[in-house]
Amino acid sequence: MVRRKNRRTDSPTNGRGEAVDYGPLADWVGFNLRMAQAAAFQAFSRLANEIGTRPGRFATLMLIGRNPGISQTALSRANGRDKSSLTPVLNDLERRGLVRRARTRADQRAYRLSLTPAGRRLLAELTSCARTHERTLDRIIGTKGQKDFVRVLKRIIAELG
Amino acid sequence: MVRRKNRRTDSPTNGRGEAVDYGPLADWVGFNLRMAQAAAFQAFSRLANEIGTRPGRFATLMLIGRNPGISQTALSRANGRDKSSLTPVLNDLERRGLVRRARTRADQRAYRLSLTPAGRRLLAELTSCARTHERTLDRIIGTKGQKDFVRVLKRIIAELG
DNA sequence: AGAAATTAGTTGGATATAAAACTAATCTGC
DNA sequence: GCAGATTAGTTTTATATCCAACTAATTTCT
Repeated sequence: MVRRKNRRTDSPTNGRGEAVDYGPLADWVGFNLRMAQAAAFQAFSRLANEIGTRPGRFATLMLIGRNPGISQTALSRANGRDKSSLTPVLNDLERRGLVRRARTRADQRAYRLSLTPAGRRLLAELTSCARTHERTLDRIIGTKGQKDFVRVLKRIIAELG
Repeated sequence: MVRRKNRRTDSPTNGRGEAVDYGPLADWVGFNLRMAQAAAFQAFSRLANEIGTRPGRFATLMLIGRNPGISQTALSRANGRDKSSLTPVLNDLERRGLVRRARTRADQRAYRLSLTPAGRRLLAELTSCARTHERTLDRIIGTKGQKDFVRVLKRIIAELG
């Protein structure tokens, strides 16, 4: 009997080569959402890694680029993460000369974030990278189903976010 | 003018109360997948927290419960995480008397994982908790669209996992 | 105007996770 | 049967993330 190597499209197996029983997980939205997100995240990671930035950074750069002058708190909300997790990210982006933090005249607590030219260049690279990734996802989902799929995701975000 | 408080269904705003521009992120699958997963994860977290276990543990317990004797490596694959991240989780579950690690006769490297009675009890509690969460998601997605949605998620997992 | 409440950002403590290097056991090919 | 390759699990190191507590600035209330 031919002993195939595990390819990524094989179902996971237990120690003895039998298929794993997922029980109710198999059809639950939450579990499949987590697995799909992890898979998509890692696929994008592999692409973005070649440029030398991690995927979490991409949304951050995009949101700053699109909303120059945005504050850290507003950015963290838009990005769906806690503001405290932004501090080290922005420290790093600033140190690498990609993002500028300017103090505002009106509110001395807040920063106004913006991209430097280098930040804009990196964002452009990552964007083209992301477009490739999106094309892959579109191919998997089907252009027709894609609209519905995103609509459902947005509904989940709006209702639970 | 009435200054509404930000409710969870409001769109994120920048510092000045204007809506944030998401640019191409707005319709990209990857970004919405990440946001939706985070939202669903946190919603489940809130539920599961009252029982005293975090949501990552739930899938782990379910997979062990459904596949007694499974190895750590097989479990990590089924769960879509690196095997190294399982070590501390299982240490904790074992210490708390929820999971048993038995050495196999055949292969002295591998463990055979199984639930203790306490583990089974906790799994049952978490399962009912997860069912509540699933009902919420079903309500948001719509029972009709739910099947299609999960099918798409599974396709993404199979193709990119 | 002054006290109290709120807000922006940072810090510290905790958990989750991945990747790479490692150890010990098992398997493969000759 | 043995050397080399593979596999199971752990350790180490590095990120990412949350939450709660904190500091400083701003707004609100009276």
